[in-house]
Amino acid sequence: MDANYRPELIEAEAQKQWETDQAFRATENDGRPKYYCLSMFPYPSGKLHMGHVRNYTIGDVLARYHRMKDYNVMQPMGWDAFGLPAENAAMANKVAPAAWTYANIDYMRQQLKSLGLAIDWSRELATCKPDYYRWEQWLFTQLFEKGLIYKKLATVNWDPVDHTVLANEQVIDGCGWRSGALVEKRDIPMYFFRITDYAEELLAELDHLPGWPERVKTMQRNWIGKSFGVEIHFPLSKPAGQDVLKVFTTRADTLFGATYVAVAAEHPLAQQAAANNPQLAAFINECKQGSVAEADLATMEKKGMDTGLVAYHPFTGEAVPIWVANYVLMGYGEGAVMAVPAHDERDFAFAQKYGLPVRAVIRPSGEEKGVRREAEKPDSPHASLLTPYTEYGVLFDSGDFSGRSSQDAIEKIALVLKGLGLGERRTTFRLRDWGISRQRYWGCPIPIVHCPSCGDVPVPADQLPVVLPEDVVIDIGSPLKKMPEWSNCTCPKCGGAAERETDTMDTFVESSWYYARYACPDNDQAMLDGRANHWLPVDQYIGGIEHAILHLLYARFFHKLMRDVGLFGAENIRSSAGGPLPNPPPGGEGANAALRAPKAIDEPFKNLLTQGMVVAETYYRDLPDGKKQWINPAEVEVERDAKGHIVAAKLKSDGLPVIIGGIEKMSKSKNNGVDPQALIDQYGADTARLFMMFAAPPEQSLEWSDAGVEGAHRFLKRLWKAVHEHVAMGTVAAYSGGELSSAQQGLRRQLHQTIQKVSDDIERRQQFNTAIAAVMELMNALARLEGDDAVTRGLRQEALEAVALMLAPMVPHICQALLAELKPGIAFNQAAWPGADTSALVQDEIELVLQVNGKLRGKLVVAAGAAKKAIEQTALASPEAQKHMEGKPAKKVVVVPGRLVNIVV
RNA sequence: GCCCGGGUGGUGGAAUAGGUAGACACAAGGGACUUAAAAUCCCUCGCUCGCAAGGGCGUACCGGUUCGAGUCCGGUCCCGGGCACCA
Repeated sequence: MDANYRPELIEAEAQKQWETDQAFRATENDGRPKYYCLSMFPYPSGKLHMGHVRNYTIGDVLARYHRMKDYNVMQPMGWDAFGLPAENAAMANKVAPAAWTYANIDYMRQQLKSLGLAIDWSRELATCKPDYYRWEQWLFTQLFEKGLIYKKLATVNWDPVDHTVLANEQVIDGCGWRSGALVEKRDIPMYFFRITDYAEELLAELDHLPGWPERVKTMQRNWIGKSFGVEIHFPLSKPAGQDVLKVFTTRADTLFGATYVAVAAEHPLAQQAAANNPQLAAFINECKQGSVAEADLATMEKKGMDTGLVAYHPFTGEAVPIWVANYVLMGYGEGAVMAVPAHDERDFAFAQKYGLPVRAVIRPSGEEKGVRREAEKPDSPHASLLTPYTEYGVLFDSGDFSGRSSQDAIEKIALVLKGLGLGERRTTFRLRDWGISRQRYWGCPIPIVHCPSCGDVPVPADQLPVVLPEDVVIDIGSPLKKMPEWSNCTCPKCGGAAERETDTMDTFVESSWYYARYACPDNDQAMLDGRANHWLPVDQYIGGIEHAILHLLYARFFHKLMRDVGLFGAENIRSSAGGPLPNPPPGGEGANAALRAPKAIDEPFKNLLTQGMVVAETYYRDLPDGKKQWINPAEVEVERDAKGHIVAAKLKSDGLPVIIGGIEKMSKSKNNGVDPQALIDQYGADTARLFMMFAAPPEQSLEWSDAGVEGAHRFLKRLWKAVHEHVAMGTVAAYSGGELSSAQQGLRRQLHQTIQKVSDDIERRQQFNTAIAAVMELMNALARLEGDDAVTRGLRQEALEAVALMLAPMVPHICQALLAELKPGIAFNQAAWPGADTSALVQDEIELVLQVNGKLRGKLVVAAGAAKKAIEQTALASPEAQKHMEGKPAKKVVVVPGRLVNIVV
C-alpha cells in the first residue's frame, strides 16, 4: 500500500474498473426490489458548474447507499439539449446550435465520468435527437386528436426592431436585450395543453405525496390556486352593445361596496369605448408597452382611465363607472373585476389616486371589536378610511344582507343573484392552460401541417419524426421560417399543397417525460414499454428548488397524460405507434381518477429532494456605456474588517477597487461561477464530493468558499494514513467478541452508534453533512485509542472497515482502495452496508443535565434504568442544586428521562 | 406586488418530537518538529465581568406561550427562490 494518498491514481483505476465491469448497468430481470434514483438532467451549457456537482453527488450518494442495501438501483443520465442558449451561442460564435450542443455534451459527459458517478450510461439520451423527440411529437398528435391540445391567441413580448419574440429574461427594464427597443405586447396564435382539465387531480394528488417537501406542495397548491367565488353580472346600458359585464370575485360579500368596475385594456368594452375617444385609445396603446411577465405587471404603477361607460349594480341598480386599468389581466377570469376600495388594497390605492369613492360595508365581527382603527368604524365618514379592511367580518349598509357574516353573505348573495339570473357560484383556478408554441428554431418541431382546405392536420405516426434540420445558420429569428424547402409539404389528409408549422415546442415539454423514457431509451417502436412499468415511479428525484413549480407540475401533468393515453396500461407493451387508442375516460379528463389505474402510477416521483442553490459573491465594474462588467471571484482579492466581514474588494490584476454585488446563484451572466474542474484536477473527485456533501445540508443553499476544500482533502489524507499504518502492521480479523477495557468498550459503542446515526442520516434525514461529521468524530476517537495488542488491533480493523463502508457512498474511489487493503479480495461493488451491533450500544450509567429554574447548574450521573422518583431525590440532594435553590423549597421538579432534571423554586 | 423558504461565533454549519446553544470543520492565534519552509502533530478560540473559582449576556429585531424557546404563536426588518418564453 502506498504510504501517500494519490487520488489521481486510485480514481482513474476505480473508474476504469467500473467501466469494464459495467458495474452500474441496471437490468429489469433482477429479484431484488428496484430503486430508481434520478437527478434532474443538465442543460448542456458548456461545462459542469457547482450546482451540477452538488446535484449529482447527492443522487450518487443515495444510489450507492441503496446499492449497498441490496436494491436493484437504476441511475441514468441524459441531456436537456434544446433551448435558447444554443441559439445565443450560435449567434455569438457562428456555430450551428446542434454542433455547439453536441460538443458540449461530449465534454460534460467526460466531466461527469470523472466524478465517479454510479450511472448506467447505456441509458443516456439527448432530447435534441430525433429518436427522442419523435415520441414527443407522437404524443402531441395523440393529445391533439383527443382535444387536449387547442389553439388560441396568446400575448408575447415583441421586439419591434428585431421583429422577433423575446423570452421574459431577454426583456430588461421593458426593453429588448439586443435592440434596446421598447418591448410591445403582441397577440399571436399558439397551441395550448389543457392542463386546467387536470387541475383538480394535480391538486388532490398532492395530498398523496408524503415523500415530497411540504414547501413544494404548498407552492404547487398556491400556483394551482383553486378558489371558490361568485360570478357576478353587472347589467349594461344599451349603447354598450352587450347585456352584462361579467366579473369574478371571491369576496361577493363586499358587493355593496363596489364603487367602480375595472376592465383590461384588451377587453371588448374598452376597445369599443376607445373607438371615439382618442385619449382612451392612447391609454390602451400605452398599456401595450412593456413585458408580459407577471412580476413586471404586478410591480408597475397602477394606472387607469374612465371609459365613460357605466354598468348597473345588480342589487341597487346604481350606476357604477367602468374604468380601464392596467392591472386587470385579460387572461384571468373575465378580464374584468368589481372594485371595492374599502376592502381591497389594490382597489383602495387606485381609488385614492383617481378620486373614486370608497364605501365601507364590512366591519370586524364582535370579538375583534376595538382592535381596529377608528377609521374603520362603521359610522365614521368614508373619506377618513386610512387603510382598507380586507378580512372577513360582518356586513353593514348592504341591504337585506346587513348583519350577516362574510361567509354567510357570500352564500346568500350567490343564491339571490342566481335567482335574478345575474350570477352564480363558481370555482376557478389560478392555473392557466400551458402555451407551448415557441417562435424559435432549436426545439422540437410541432407536428402539425397547415392545409388550406383541411385546416390544422397532425402529422400521421408513420411520417414521424418531423426532423429539425441541424445544418443551419442562425441570425435573428428562426431559420425554419425562411426555409420553404423544409416547411412546404403535402397535406396528410387531402394530399394538397400545405405548410408545416414552423414553431417549436417549449423545452419544458422534453423535460416532462424524460424520466419515463430512461426505462426504455432504445425502443424505436413505442414511446414507452413494459420496462417503464417496472421502473416507475421514480423512487428518488433530486433537483434544484428553482424547479418547485413549473417543471415538477408539468412533469406530473405529463405523467397523467401518458397514463390516459394508455402508456402505463397492460396494453402498452404492444407498439403504440399508429395503434388505436383506448377510449377516453367518460365525463371529462380530470374528473374520474377512481376509474383509473392504481395509485402507484398516478404520480411520477415518489420522493423528492430539493437541493438548495450554490451561491457565490458577485463583483462588477460599471462600464461607460452603462452596462456592468462582471468579474469572477477568483480574480478578486477581498479586504475584511476585524469581524471578518468583507468591506472592500479589488481586482488582483490591477489592484483597483471593484464593486461588491452581493451573493447570488452561480451563473454565467453574473460571472460568479467556480469551475469544479479545477477542483477535481487539483484534489480529485472524492475531495470535491466530500466537500460538497459536508459544507451544508442538501436543502440549504450553499455559499461557495475555497477554504473548506482543503479541510476535506486533509481528512481523506488522514484516513488514508490511518489505514496505511494499521495495514502495515499485518492483517488482523475484525473484533468479534471478548473482554474489552472500558476505553475499548467506549470506542466500540461509539462505532456502532455512528453506524446507526450515519444510516439514519443518509436514509431518513438525507442530511449528509452530519453523517460525515459523525464519521470524523469516530476517526478522532480512533486516533486516541492506544495499544497494539490483538484486541485493540481487531477493534481498529472493525472500525476502519466500517468507516470505509460508511463513506463509500460519498467518496467511493478512496473507499474502494482502502477496502481492498483492509479486506483483500473483497468485491467493492457487492459490499453490503454495515449493521449496528445493538449489544455494543448498551450503557449502564447515563448523564443528565441538572437545571434550577431552567438554568444549567450541573450534571448528574444516574443508573440507566433509574426511576423518576429516585432521579428527583438524587437531583435535590446534589450540592449544585442545594447551592442554587438558596434554601427555598422546590415548587416543582421536572424530570425528562434520559435528558434532564429541572428544579423550579 | 404575490407565493415559498431562510437569518445561530471571524466563516460553513450542528442542536432529529420544546430539554446542555455552538457538534464537526474552516480561518485565526500560540506551541512542537525542522537549518528553514511546506507538510504533520498539540493547545486556545461566542461576547463580557473576574487573578481565579464562578457569574451575567447571547440564535436578525420586538412581543407572547411554557418549568424550560434557536425550535411554537403574533408582528417587524433583511436575504434568497419562483411568478407561466432562462433552464
